Amino acid sequence: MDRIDNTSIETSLNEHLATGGFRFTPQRRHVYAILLQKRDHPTAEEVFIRAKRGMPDISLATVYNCLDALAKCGLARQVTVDRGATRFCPNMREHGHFCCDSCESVFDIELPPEACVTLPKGFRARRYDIAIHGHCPACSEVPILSKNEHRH
Amino acid sequence: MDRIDNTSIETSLNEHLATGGFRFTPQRRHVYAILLQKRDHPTAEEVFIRAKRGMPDISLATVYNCLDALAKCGLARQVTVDRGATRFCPNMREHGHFCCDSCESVFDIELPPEACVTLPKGFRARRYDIAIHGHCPACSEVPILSKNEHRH
DNA sequence: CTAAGTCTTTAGAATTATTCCAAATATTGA
DNA sequence: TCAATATTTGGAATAATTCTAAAGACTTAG
Repeated sequence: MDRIDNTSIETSLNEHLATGGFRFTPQRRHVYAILLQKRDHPTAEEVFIRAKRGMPDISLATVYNCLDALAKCGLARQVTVDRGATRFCPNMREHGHFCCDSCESVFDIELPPEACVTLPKGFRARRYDIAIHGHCPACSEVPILSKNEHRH
Repeated sequence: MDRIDNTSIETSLNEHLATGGFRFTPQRRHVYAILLQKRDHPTAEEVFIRAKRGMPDISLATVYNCLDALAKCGLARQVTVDRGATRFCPNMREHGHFCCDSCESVFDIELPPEACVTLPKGFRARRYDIAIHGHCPACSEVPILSKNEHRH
């Protein structure tokens, strides 16, 4: 299941890692494949659980290391939702996130091409971090759903 | 120093607490006064340090409790910046935050009256959480400044 | 090809921010 | 004032993450 598009994805991974001064390792390839496989913004813990299926001896520390390397070399974004565990997202296009208060799912949200916030004089923006909290379509219909019981 | 406008602020505090089902206590008044005093988005730890100056026996658990009560009754907002400790902000108008990557200061940023993000069908927004990362005016001029060495 | 140097993995310890706990205390309403 | 309930307090517990040190893997100069 790691070999959907072995050529281009793996080449890109290799190049990004190298550019960031990181080495290519089976663990990093595996963790990256897991992020691409199901784009549901998993936490490090969730990535760890999925990673162990195909690589039973991988450690949580390594998963943190791999996710950190992927973030530093521009292949994944860290998504922070309030106090919760950091989530990871391989979508590198400029986008925001919608966080459902009910089922706690996170969705990518398209942003308008130009940021519509005008900063006061002197401020220089580098990164926009936009999170919208509310109810997702499924939870808007039937609002009662226990925590962690995702509908998607 | 807690008595700039004893009448209206204290009445408002009392009403908000009561509406949320919370009691009025000296600790809550003190913590709220500290938030209003210096609107620099302090963390709970920082509020604790400041609180101890006028109330030496206050505990950190109480500071957490007070900040939580203030947030729940609509007198303060929790501001989450990446992985760092939660910060607190008594500005209840709709606004975003600018986080300086260099000196780590947080600034309130006015937002346009209407959110310019259009959500896909079915999503219902309740709260917008907008953080912009970059360099503040002071740090844009002389970009090298060690962590935690605030210029403000 | 081989040793040195460097990066990575691993398991577990340490850290940070926060929440929970139970007993003592304070506040509120009758 | 009394009873009911909420709050404060210090310390223990928790969650997420980072650090550490030893073992293993690449890379490269010789």
